[in-house]
Amino acid sequence: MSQREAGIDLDTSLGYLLKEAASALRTAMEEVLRPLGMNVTHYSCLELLAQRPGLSNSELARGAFVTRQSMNTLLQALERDGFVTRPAAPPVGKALPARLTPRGRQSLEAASAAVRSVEERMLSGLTGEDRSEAFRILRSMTRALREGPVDS
Amino acid sequence: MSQREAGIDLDTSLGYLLKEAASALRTAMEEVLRPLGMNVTHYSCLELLAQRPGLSNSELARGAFVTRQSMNTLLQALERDGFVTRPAAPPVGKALPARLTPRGRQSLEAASAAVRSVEERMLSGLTGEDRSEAFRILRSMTRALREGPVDS
DNA sequence: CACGGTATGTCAGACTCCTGACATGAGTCA
DNA sequence: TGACTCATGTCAGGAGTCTGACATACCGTG
Repeated sequence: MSQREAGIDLDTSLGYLLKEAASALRTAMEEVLRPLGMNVTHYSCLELLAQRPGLSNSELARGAFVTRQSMNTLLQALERDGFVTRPAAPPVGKALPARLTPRGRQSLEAASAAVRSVEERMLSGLTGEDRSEAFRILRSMTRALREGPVDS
Repeated sequence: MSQREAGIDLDTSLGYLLKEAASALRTAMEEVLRPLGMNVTHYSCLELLAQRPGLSNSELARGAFVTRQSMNTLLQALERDGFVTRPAAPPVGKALPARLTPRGRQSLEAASAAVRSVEERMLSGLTGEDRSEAFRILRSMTRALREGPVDS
């Protein structure tokens, strides 16, 4: 019965399609990151730090869509392995600004190229206008979901 | 420094936006499903069974984007709690067709309404044309990601 | 018929991530 | 100054999911 799994009515649900696309993207990313010894959260953390040096643990967690606890565990491993550095004492408050080491930057380079190729493949069937539309629509969806969590 | 977390260059990446939207959707869904004692996988399983009675464990796993081991664990709990039923022996092959019990159908009803309201909120800022575009674009993305996992 | 390839259900172990909780530091306001 | 609120880092425990493995059942080709 596995020959014809199509036809599920859920295929008309944009929520389901969104989840499906995100799942496919995650799978494709993990596929190219695995040979480099990384997973998606791992890569996301490094990419965030490359573009915004000095982000704190909590900020990285929000950017990678995980909890600060998970990001903290990851950061400790990344620090132990020499990919990122954090000062021993917080310069202000409690936030410890993290930065990439040269090794971290080098490790990111290959991963970033791999991920870019995946993203390019994802967009290969879309025109420039399609991409602009996708940008606008996805941002609208995210904003609408976040702004009205309260039941009215 | 938490006041201004915006401006990350990743905001121009459709891959990141896709992940962001999916994360927001998942969070919103979990938020409305938690009071009902469900999580997203739980709901997905029931919704799939409502629309396609008799799906096997493996088919449900693919539909909910988890492994068949995870779905098997969930199905055993759902069966134990009387939400779904499976025949003691497979009618053909090894696949055990699962079906909702009346209790499962009733439990799904409230959850389905809650999830529909979340999806409606997500789409509230989009026109009918936007939704058609989103449908086409998301399907294109998913297909492109799945068709070419091999490096060329 | 025998065989290999594919798909399924299930068990066991390990891992990731989350929820809950606590203490600390900064800002706000009386 | 002191109390309150918020954000952060971190620890402990648990729920959920995955990887790996095994046995079984169908289907194709030889």
